[in-house]
Amino acid sequence: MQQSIKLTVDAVVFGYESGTISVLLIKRKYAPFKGKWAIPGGFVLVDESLEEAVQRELKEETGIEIDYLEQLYTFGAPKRDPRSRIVSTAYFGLVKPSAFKIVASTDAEDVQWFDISELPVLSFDHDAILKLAITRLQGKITYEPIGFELLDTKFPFSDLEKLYTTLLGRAIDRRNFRKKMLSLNILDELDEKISKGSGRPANLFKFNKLRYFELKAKGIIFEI
Amino acid sequence: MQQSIKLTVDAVVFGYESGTISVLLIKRKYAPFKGKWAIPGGFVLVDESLEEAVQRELKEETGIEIDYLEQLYTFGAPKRDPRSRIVSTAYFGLVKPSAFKIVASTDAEDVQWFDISELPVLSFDHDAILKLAITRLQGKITYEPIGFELLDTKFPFSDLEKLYTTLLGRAIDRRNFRKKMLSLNILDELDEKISKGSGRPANLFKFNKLRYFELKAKGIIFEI
DNA sequence: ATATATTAGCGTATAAAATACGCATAAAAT
DNA sequence: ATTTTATGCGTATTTTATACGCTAATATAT
Repeated sequence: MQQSIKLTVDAVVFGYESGTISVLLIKRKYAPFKGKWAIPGGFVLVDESLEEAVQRELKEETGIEIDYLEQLYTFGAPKRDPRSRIVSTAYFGLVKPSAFKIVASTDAEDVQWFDISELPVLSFDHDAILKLAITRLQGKITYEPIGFELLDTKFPFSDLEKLYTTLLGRAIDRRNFRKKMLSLNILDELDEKISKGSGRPANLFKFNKLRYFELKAKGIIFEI
Repeated sequence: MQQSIKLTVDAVVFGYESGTISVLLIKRKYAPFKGKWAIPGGFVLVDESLEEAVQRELKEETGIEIDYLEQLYTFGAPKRDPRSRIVSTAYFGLVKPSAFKIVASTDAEDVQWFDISELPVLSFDHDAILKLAITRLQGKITYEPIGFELLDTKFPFSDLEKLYTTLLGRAIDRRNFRKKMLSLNILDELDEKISKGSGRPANLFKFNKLRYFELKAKGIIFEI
């Protein structure tokens, strides 16, 4: 029996900068959904892993290199692609502002960052995929330290706080947030200050991933 | 381009009875891994959804009907199947003791329940799949009310408590557990009592799934 | 028949964590 | 110089989690 199902991977890539969360979309060149926006992705090659396929397709279609990648869900409804039976394993990725900027300037192909509150109509079942990805991201930042993947390596506390208020969609007490975050012992305070505009200059911090994994191994869990 | 990847679904089905968590395994009749134990599963048909495929394969191979089914993860390492490139979307399911007993007695095919602490060597990458499923189950019962899917519809509180101690692998204070669980307002106390062995007869409870979804919609979250 | 063991069910004291919020500090803006 | 703005630290209060004592209802042993 020769099974006639094809397998693709899709990647929902999020970026964050000064209060807006964006997602990377491509404009399709060919039918179906020609000229419509879609999540980047493509067919898996026979000798590559799913993660390799995602990385390759992202590179090919958007030129981006991903910092953080995790599997989201596999979408397999029989009619999700009008051409034939195509099952797609969706991933979600997070990139730092540096990668963000590089891609935004690359319009060799039709690639663009979209504020997640101003999304265009998407191809296939990509709105469902994107919606799930947003929900996952919002949920996950409260129990896994993945927010740092969206910030520069060195960041002032206010950036971290604003990222959380944006993602959670609600105000958080600045002082309590700082206290809780610092009590987790996964941030290194640097001897550098940053001054943007008025106000007291802020100290820069760095996420200590190694320390986080050590603590995690001991059973200490991240929770905000 | 004709892609030569095939797609299967596999199902890790858990059952629970009096202090032991079991998983449903089948003994393979054909190579590769002939005579070895494996998670039930099989190829997805071109016109069925992944969930339908899981249900069909479970029915065919084990005769079981599933109460609760959710997608676990998609395993796609190139060499995971020695025959060819086969990607598998794994599901995990939970069944009540009634279904449990029916299958245990059915040895028309080579199907058997295994205590998860006494597992045989498994085929393919099935130990990785099973391990992930166990982790997911253990994690999920603390923030989603899925434990009830493993119990009879009507159950005494002690059953629920024992399920949790077993799954979490640690003692929990009986009185605090009861208080917290009851405060969630998702259990209906019935006018029925059950007496097993010595001790005061216990009241029976029933999980009110409708109420749970109402509360969830209001933003109230299950947490133990 | 009575005592004892066993499981169920309720309540209360204490500890820990989350939340609210005051105020000093260091820079830019006026 | 004074005001505005954002940073950084601390403390009081409320809420939640944890520890644990005691009574109730049944089976079983004496």
